[in-house]
Amino acid sequence: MPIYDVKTFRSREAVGALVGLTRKAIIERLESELAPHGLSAAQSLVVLVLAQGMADTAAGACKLLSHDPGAMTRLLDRLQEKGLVRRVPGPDRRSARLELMPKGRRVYAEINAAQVKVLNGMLRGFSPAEARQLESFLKRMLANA
Amino acid sequence: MPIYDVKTFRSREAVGALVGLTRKAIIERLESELAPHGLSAAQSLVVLVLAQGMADTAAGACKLLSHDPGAMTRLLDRLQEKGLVRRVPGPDRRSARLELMPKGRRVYAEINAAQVKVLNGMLRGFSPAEARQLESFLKRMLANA
DNA sequence: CTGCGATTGTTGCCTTGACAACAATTGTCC
DNA sequence: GGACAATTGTTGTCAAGGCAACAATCGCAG
Repeated sequence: MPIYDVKTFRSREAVGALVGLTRKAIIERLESELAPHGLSAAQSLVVLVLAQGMADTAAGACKLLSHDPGAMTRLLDRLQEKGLVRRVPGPDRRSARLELMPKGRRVYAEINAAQVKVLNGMLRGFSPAEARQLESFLKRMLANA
Repeated sequence: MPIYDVKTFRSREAVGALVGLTRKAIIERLESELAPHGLSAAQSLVVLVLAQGMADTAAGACKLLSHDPGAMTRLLDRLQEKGLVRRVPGPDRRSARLELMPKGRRVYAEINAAQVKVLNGMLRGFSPAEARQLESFLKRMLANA
């Protein structure tokens, strides 16, 4: 059962444009929260992924965030310069294990707080059930991809 | 009533990351559909906005798509080179009225079809009511921004 | 009408993600 | 074990958006 029809389709009302605008609004607010640390949204996501143990290599982070490997190399370079992350030789000699430095763990706490603050702000007026339903919708769209 | 809590927050499950991934998936599929025309997703959105009469100046399109004015100038240059759009002197001498060329109108039909196809594909399994609810959720988030 | 702030578009500069080519390493199939 | 494909990370190059500075024009307060 198709949702949209060519004849009645109005782009600005559709999920495509709305998702794009929503993402931009989230990033804008998140980066403004993180400005004191000079972190981009993408950088903060990587720190987050490492801190929560969801990945410990560049490739792992790339898959999780569907981020470009080339961009990831340079992103990690910057995180390393900032003293948040370091590359440690791991079992696989092609890659390096990514390890959070103490400063990285401290910053992680603030990234976490910033994300929670921004998302709660944009979900103002949502009931917990609605928020979970929104998450579920988005996951279903991703599963269709 | 806050949705997320600092202690239990898991980034990858949250709306922020999901919105980002969903957007990337939509763009990927849309650009692959539009590849024959060599159009980017951003370019196609501008053509769409012009064709549906939602804007007829660069500033209008910028506001609607929350796009950077500098980037918009160059984007329009490219659309003009492709023969899809032209700048016509308008009443306001600062700006130019944007007009779709015949080729632009033809391409618009295909952009429209591509968007409908991609979105319907990613909304597979959604009931019309669910899709409208998803739209509504996203609009509410944007209204909070 | 005049002056001044706001709007509009353009340009230059910077950052960053996408893509392709590549080298090193790993895993697999025979 | 050895050939070969797949994985991993890096680099260079390109395209595109964000930001700041600017000029032209507009609109409004006085």
